[in-house]
Amino acid sequence: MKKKRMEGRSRYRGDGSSSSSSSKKELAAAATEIKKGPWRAEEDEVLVNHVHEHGPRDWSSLRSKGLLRRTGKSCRLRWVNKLRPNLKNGCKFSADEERIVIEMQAEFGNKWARIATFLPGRTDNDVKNFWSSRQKRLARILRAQASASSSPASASTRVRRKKKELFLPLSHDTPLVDNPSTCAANHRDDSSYSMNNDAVTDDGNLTQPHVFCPDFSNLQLGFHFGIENQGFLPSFDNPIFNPAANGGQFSMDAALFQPPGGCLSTTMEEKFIAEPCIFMEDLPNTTSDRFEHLPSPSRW
DNA sequence: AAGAGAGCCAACCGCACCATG
DNA sequence: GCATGGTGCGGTTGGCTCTCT
Repeated sequence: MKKKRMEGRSRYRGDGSSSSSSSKKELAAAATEIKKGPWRAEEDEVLVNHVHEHGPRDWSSLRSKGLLRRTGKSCRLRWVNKLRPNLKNGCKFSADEERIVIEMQAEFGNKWARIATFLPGRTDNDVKNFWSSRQKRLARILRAQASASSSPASASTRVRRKKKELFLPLSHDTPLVDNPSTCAANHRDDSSYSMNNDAVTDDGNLTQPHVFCPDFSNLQLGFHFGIENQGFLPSFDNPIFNPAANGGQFSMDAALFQPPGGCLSTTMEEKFIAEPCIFMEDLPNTTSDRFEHLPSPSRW
């Protein structure tokens, strides 16, 4: 794959070793050389003008007319992903948007263009990038989780993990279900999950498609929020906790997550680590060894 | 302050499909 | 029917930024 890519690049660049001594040829090559990399404002302007005059089509004519040294594909991509009106550029996915992506991905698979039609202002690239990041994050969690189960982190290591972190305990046998609807349905009728422990390949990648849905039913579960999070109860709007966050189908007994009094103070975070609260004491001794950390929600 | 690790995102690629001549 | 060019899509890469240690 990589080799193919490199071959393609050298082809486009026209930097083959055929040592043409003709300066004419070189000039011609330079004139037709395809430009790559980041777009400049001037190029954007040319592209926008083209669309205003001709509409979003005839991308190749930009190059054939000598207006831009970009391929038609590149021009189209630039327009669709960055220059098109009403795009939500530089704006993080809202909880609603995340929920839609997760639901649609479960329904349609990796049909990013189709999914993007449900998200005004979002492009297929946006959706794809969002999903990719999410998959990587989940794969990392599961990988860390797997290695932790074989060689538990030292207590000192765990204590060091505190600022702006969140702990999501999962055991290697934590069931994962394939889609949110399954997850929600299973919880509704209290039936058992189908096990899906081959969700992670040997190299730590997630197999497709897997929506991450831990089994909350056995309650070997705890959450640790940083001070910044203003509260202790997990937000199930967030797909990290509940990828099936689909309109509250996933009911939780909030009381189960109420920490003892001390844990709710502003120094909850420190106390949580220094003095395990009752909630934690109720858990098996090995539970803390099964905790893995996630990035702070501010980075989601 | 510096390095490492993770996340984000723009842009590239190959492939598939479609329209046109 | 076939060749060719244009377009759309999904997968992947690499650089930048941020956060943490």
